[in-house]
Amino acid sequence: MADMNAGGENLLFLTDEQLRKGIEAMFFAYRGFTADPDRILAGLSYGRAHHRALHFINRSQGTTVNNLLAVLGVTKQSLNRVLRTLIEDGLVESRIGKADRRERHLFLTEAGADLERQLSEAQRARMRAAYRDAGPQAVAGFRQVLEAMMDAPSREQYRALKDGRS
Amino acid sequence: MADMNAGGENLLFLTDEQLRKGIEAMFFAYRGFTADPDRILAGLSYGRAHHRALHFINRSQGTTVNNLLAVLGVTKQSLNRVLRTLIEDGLVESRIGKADRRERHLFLTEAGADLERQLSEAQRARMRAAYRDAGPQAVAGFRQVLEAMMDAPSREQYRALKDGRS
DNA sequence: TTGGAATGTCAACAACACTGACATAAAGTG
DNA sequence: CACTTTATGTCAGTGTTGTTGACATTCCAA
Repeated sequence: MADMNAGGENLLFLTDEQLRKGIEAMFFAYRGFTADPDRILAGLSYGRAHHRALHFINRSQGTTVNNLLAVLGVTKQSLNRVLRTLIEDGLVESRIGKADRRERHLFLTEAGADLERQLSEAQRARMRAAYRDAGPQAVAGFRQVLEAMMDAPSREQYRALKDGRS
Repeated sequence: MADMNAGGENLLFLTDEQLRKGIEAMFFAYRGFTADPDRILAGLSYGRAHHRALHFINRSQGTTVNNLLAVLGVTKQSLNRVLRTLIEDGLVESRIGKADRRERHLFLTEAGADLERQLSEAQRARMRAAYRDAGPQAVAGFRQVLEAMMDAPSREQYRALKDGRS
């Protein structure tokens, strides 16, 4: 209360109460963020893990299993279970590497790309509405705070992806 | 490409590529968001669900089970499992309602408040760093976009909480 | 040829969600 | 008072997603 203007800046946005609101906003927003794809997946005997795999394989076609493991941050056993069903169901294709034949390069089949598009579009529709409501300046701030919230390795992966296609 | 300035506004922030970056930012940031409390919980045979319960009970001391169910958005069976362990371990106290004796009002014990503080502070520390890095204007945008991303019922709950203590 | 990296697979387990069914107590309603 | 509804708790079963640990295979590289 004594120095609410230390250093000439208003630091009221750093109070515990403001931080707590931010934490709750993350909780509720993340639930909305996953709700639409979850609804689609529910009928297909797939889950969020399948969605994530499809997303990042689509984003980086031809990526290796190891790359995908690093991005998703799970164990190979956990990823393998998901990947196996996606391959069995003909949504993902696994090709042996040409340079290094130990590596498996992952690609979406047409069916895989279709499902990815469907999930992605559901999620994007909500994001688009939120972005439009909030406006470009708010979106810039949104991205800035999220980026600052990431672990350093995630931030690097995020930035690598960011510039991968633009 | 034809009308990148329809309506006099620059709508480039609504491209699919921008939305995709937002989606990935949410994914990576949420992982960071939960990482610190998860580390603390790992040693205690508690999980994220326990953290959420502690958070919202602390936030609304004396709340009923039904209220908590609505906020958390899980089934009573799922919440009950978590709540039972917290009560058994002496972190949460359940008191029979005075007006309506069917209701159970939930309170944190001292031990419960201690753990909540520890978890909360770990999460707030990261949030605080992110907020400070990004600055107040970015934070305002962050909160605006997150709020727009919520389901309508969540948004109401979020807003109700927001003003509960300030 | 040997070491290690990349991958896959098996088994067991834990956290956390779900559904469905049932029980109890208390409140509200006719 | 009888009946219904509400709030809560509990049991059993199931599914997804994560974890460890162990082991096999393939194959690059020194």
